[in-house]
Amino acid sequence: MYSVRVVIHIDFDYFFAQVEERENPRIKGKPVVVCVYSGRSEDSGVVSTANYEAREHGVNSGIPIAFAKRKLKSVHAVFLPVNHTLYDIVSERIMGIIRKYSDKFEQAGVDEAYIEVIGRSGESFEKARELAEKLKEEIFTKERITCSIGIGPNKLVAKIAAGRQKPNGLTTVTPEAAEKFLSPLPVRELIGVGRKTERVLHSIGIKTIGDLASYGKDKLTGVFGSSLGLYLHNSAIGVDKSPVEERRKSESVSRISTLKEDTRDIDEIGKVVESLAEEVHRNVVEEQGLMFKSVSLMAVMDDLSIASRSQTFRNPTGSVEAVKKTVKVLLRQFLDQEPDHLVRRVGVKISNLIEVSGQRMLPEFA
DNA sequence: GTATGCTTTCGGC
DNA sequence: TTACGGCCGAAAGCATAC
Repeated sequence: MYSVRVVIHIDFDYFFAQVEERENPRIKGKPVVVCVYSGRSEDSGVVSTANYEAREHGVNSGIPIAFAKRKLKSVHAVFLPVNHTLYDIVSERIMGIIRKYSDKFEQAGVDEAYIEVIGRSGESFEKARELAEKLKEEIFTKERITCSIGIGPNKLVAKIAAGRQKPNGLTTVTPEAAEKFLSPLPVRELIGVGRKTERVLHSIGIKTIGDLASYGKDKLTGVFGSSLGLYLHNSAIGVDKSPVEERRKSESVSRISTLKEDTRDIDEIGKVVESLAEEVHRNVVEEQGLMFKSVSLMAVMDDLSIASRSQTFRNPTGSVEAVKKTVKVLLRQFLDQEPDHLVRRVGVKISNLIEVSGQRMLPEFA
C-alpha cells in the first residue's frame, strides 16, 4: 500500500495551432492563428488558438478575427479555420501513447490528461521525471507535438506545476516541496476559487496560497463552512485526495450556433434550435448510447450578454421529441422574459447523462 | 447551520 | 466605424432538507 502518489499532468502546447504547424511545416516560425469563422461576414468570428509567434503580437484566444488581422497586418501571418476532426484524431493518438505510460489514466479535455504512475516510478519523483522525459520524447517522435508536463503528489499540484513552464516544459514538485511551491501563488490558481470566493479571501487579507495555508483551518471553516473551508485549507497545504480515474467522455453535450442575423422571430430561432436539438440528441443517445435528465436552452443576445434556461425531468429519457419540445417551451418562455434584446446566437445542451446498463434501447423509445 | 441539488452564469481553452 | 465561437466544467446563487 503506497501512501505517496506520483501524479503527472500533461498539457499539449497551443494544441490546435501546433497541429496545423505539423500538417504544414512551412508555416512554422510565422504567427499561426486558428479561427472560428461564424459565417456572418468575411472576418466575423474569434481566435480559437494562436501559436507563440502570434501571441507576441497580442493575439490570444477569444479576440475577434478582425482584431487579430489588424495586429498582424505588418507581418506574414497565417489564418486558418478550425479543423476539429483533425485535432480529435491527433489527440486520440497522443492519448494512446500517454495511456501506455500509466497505471491510472484520466483524460481532461482534448489536450490534457492526468496519469498516476505509482508502480513504475517506485515512489521516486526522480524516476517519474525520467518517465515523463521519455513520454515527451515518444509523443514528439511519433506525433511531432510538444507538451508541458507537471509532476506532483496529486492532481492539484501536478496541474499547477505543468503551468509553470510553457511551452515544452517539465516541472517536478515533490511532496516535501509542494507547500513552498504553492505558497507564493495567487489563491485564484486553486480550483474552487472563483471571482466571488477570491473577493471574500481578499477581504480577510488572504492573497496568496501561503496566506491561505497559514490562516488556520478553524478560522477558515468559520468563514466558508466546514465543507468548502476544509477543502480550501487542504488545497492550500497541497493536499488533494481526488483520484485519477477514467471518466465518461463528458458530463454534458451542447451545440451552439450564430444566427444569420440578430432576431427575436420565434419561428426563425425555432428552426435553428430544432436542428441543434437533433444534433445533441444524436450525439448523446445514438452515438454514446446514453439517456439524460436535463435539457437547456442558451442564448447570446445582441449586446453579447448571455442567458440560459433549463429543465430537469423526474426520470431519464432518450426521446428526441422530449428535447425538441422542451427547448421550444424554454425558447418561448425565454423570449417573453427577455423583451429588450435581439438574439445573436442560440444553443442547446443536454446534461445529467445516465448510463443505460448495457441494454439496447427499443427504437420506439429512442 | 450545513449539506445537497438544481439553475444560471462565469471563465478557460 | 469597432470588431465577437463553440465548446466544456467550475463557480455562484438559490431553494429545500436535515
